[in-house]
Amino acid sequence: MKVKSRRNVSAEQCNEAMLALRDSIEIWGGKWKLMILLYLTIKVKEKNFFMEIVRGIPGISGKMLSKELKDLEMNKLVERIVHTTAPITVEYAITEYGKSFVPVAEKLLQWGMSHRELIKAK
Amino acid sequence: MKVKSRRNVSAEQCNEAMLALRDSIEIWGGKWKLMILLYLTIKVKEKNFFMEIVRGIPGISGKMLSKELKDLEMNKLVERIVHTTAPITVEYAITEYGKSFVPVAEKLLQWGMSHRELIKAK
DNA sequence: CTGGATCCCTATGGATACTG
DNA sequence: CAGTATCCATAGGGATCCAG
Repeated sequence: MKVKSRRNVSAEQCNEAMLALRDSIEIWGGKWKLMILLYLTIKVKEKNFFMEIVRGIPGISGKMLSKELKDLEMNKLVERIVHTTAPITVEYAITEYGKSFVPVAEKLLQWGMSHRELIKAK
Repeated sequence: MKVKSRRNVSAEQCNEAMLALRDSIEIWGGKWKLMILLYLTIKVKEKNFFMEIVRGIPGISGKMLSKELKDLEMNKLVERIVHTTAPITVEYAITEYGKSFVPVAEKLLQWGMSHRELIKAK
């Protein structure tokens, strides 16, 4: 659906668009999910172990990361890979489906970048 | 900045990207701001008066709309236009700067749409 | 109509300790 | 290390009433 600024769009069209937007917000909303996606995409380290991610995302707590990863996993956006080492380590990776959101996150990131430029300038 | 899946990106690059992403999240995050943007963009009615918006966005309360609009106005994303009728009415419109986010919201919306299709299909 | 003030309940999320 | 459980403080947000 193309969102254009025009007059008297039907309320149904508007509602459909709102539902779609709400879905994205529900899935990716909150403080951390996009950051997690970004971290897993950029992949600073070779493997994304739980503690690496905690250290890699400034401010996130283990509890939060655990919860957010569980949400993302439920939506098939992130994959959980258990390594049966001793002690056990767990690696996380984006799924193919999760990757479908990367271009969107990139747009968000770009807007944020130019916004930062603007703020810095004044 | 282009986000690519590659190995050993510097931590600084990662942090810069995270800050930009965090900015977008802080400005547009939460349950309502994107819905408000969408509503003001699609413009179901001729003029976007306060009460029209409350009625147009399912579930939002007056208190919330008031607060969110104030935030958006502070960031120069939305403009407040007072009509000195009796009783007073207030119209809201997206600014040019606010419009710069529309393509991003559109991406989000599109992802949400295809996600809905997927859910419906199974 | 616009939108602030108040009351109140719940979800969010931090710190810490604990288990496998 | 990975994750869960507990405790606790605070923010989010609904309902309602009121004033300009």
